[in-house]
Amino acid sequence: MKKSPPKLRFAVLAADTVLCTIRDKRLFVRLIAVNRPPHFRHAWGLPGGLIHPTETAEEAARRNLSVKAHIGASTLYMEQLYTFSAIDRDPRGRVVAVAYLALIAWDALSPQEQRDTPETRWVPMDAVGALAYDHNEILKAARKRLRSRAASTTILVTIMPDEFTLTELENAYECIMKTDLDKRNFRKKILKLKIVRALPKKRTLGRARPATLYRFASPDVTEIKIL
Amino acid sequence: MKKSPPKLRFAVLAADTVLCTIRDKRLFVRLIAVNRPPHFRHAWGLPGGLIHPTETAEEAARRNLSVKAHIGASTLYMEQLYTFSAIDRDPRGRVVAVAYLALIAWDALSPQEQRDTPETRWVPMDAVGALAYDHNEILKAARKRLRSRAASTTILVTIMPDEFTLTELENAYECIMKTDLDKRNFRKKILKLKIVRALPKKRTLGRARPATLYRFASPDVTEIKIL
DNA sequence: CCAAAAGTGTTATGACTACACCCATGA
DNA sequence: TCATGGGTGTAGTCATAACACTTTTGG
Repeated sequence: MKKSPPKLRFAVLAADTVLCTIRDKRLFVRLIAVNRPPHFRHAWGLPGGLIHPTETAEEAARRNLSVKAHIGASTLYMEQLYTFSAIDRDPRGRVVAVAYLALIAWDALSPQEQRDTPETRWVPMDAVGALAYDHNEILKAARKRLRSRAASTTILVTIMPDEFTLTELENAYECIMKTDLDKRNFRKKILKLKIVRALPKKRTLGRARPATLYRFASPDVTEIKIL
Repeated sequence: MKKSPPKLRFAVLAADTVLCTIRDKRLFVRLIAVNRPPHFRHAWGLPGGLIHPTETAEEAARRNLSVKAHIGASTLYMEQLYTFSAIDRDPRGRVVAVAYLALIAWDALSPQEQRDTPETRWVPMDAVGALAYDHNEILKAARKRLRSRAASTTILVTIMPDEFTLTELENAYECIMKTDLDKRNFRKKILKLKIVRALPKKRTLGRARPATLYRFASPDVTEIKIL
């Protein structure tokens, strides 16, 4: 994951990213293969890498996401999560990591970005096993942050497709919050808050009644109590 | 503030702390003198300094608070705030700062810690002028975090004295949230939440009716919707 | 007896929860 | 015509906000 850090008098800085998307009513994270004997063989971990002196932590996170995880999408939402500085978090040396939470809509990804390769995979959140370094801890912090943001901001703009049905939106909340929501109450609340606008179209899916499509009223993430 | 960073291939890591307390119905921050010509002369800034390879970011924050701001209290509450990595945030070189929010009760401080010196001062939050580096930005993030924590956790345990009156608690919320609260509604809510316990004592202050003293039910900071 | 701060209750409004059936469509 | 998912309303409960006067003490 990180290039072998030179033996310096100070800690080396890295940026690691938890990139999530939603597909088929499930949350997925992007993982990359980590193969760094003797500590990690055939392991998986979060995409990340060293921060160059000429870039900010977020720029480094984006660059490494592109280089290591092959995700170059520029519409990626990123927010800083936490800085992990435990002394032994990287067995190869003193590496402090600034962790980011990143979100993107599945269909804002290119076919290449959607694809799994031997080096990169989209893994369902609750199927993630033991990761390299302290990445399980980072992942846990990311899930918590995502839940709290979903409850109190319009952060789902960044992970929903451009147009969606209210059922899809409800499913997104449900898989992020890990709760069941009442369909009627959910719709009432979302519509009352006026965070989405109905479009003059419907989408038919299989042999069922067509669903009204909606779009977020604003593309910005704003603070508003939702759940 | 930070020792002159050697010219390294990578950024140097520092920890800066926004230490707050409440005194006389007002929020105060601890500042230290910054005198580093040619960039900063007779300026003030947040206490902070480099992170040693053998310590975590939080340990470095505590150590620098003790060394630079003469605050050695071990009961200090600390929570990581944000990592500031703008390339030019320190005019002397590439320094990335992990910022912390720290809280302590005014009367948990020793007389030395309460005192101002030519090098260190307690400054009322809204009387803070232009600080060195990007420290105004850090301060702003700290105020915002403090407000949000006060509204949704029992974080005031860490800044209230051991025993206090409900009026004092209300004043603490008011100066943190920058709002006026209704006395009756505030008391009802706080008592219903059972986050404080009345003590079998009262405190008389001047020629007025004595006030019941309270203590937090738990010394831990827990999540609970308060305001 | 006066000044100062402590303490206390009610009402109206809005939010939240729980809950079950009909609708529109394609197969 | 049936299977599938879309869509809707009400009633009970609880939290919130607005609001003013009495109590206890020391000076």
